[in-house]
Amino acid sequence: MDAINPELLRGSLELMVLSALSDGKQYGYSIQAKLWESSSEIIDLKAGTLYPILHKLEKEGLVKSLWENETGRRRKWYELTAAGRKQLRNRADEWRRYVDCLRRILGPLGDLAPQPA
Amino acid sequence: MDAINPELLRGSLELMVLSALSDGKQYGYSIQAKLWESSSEIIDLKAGTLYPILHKLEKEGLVKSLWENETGRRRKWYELTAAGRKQLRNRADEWRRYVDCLRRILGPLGDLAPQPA
DNA sequence: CTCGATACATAGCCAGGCAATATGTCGCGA
DNA sequence: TCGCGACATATTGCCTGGCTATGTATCGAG
Repeated sequence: MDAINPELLRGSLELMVLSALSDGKQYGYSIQAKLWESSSEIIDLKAGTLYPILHKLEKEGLVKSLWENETGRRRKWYELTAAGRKQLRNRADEWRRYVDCLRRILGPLGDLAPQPA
Repeated sequence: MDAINPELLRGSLELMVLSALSDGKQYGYSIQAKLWESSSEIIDLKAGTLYPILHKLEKEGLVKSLWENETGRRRKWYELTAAGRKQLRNRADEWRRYVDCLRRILGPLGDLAPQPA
């Protein structure tokens, strides 16, 4: 599957990360893997993109984190807060409005099936 | 209708402009108006955003322009080139792939109707 | 005659995403 | 046992696109 222009992804990455946390806690690396799989190998979120997003979301109180130090391999688990769950719903709404908006603008082009060749 | 986070719009503005030119030539100001109307008053493309986009598209050979100097009021008409039409199709395809991709990631959240309050 | 809409253009700022780099653990195969 | 690749997190600095602000000029209405 072809990659999507990164410029297009911009602005929706936070939504993806929030969404990846919607059914339970995850740590950074597992979020990358989850998005990679759930997007059918399209979204390859780089570490240099993911971790700053996670830190930002935590600073905004949308996620909370907990270090797992038991084993030598340290993991930082992230979990949605109540505010985070609300944000997720709001941003998903916004996303749908955005899609509707583009569909209206594109007209027939918005409905066409991708053309081979 | 609420505005959409500009960060989310990023990357799709060129597609919108190309789309606005899909059924005939337009000049800058009329493109703004067309997008404003076809988006149900959501997309308010600023001049400082639109003109640079138009210049970029022209430099890339996706649109060609023609000055109308007849009257004192000068207008610069823009028209899609063959390459531009092709790009429009490609980018509309890419947009659809993007939407599908997020639908998969969001799961049920991608289908829900926007909730009041 | 002034104000707001029409019409185009550009300089400069801001923020997000990415590449590169850094650090360290762990398990496997040579 | 040594090294390599996967696992795991973090930060710096660059690039780019969109927005704000500003500038110029025409035109019709009041």
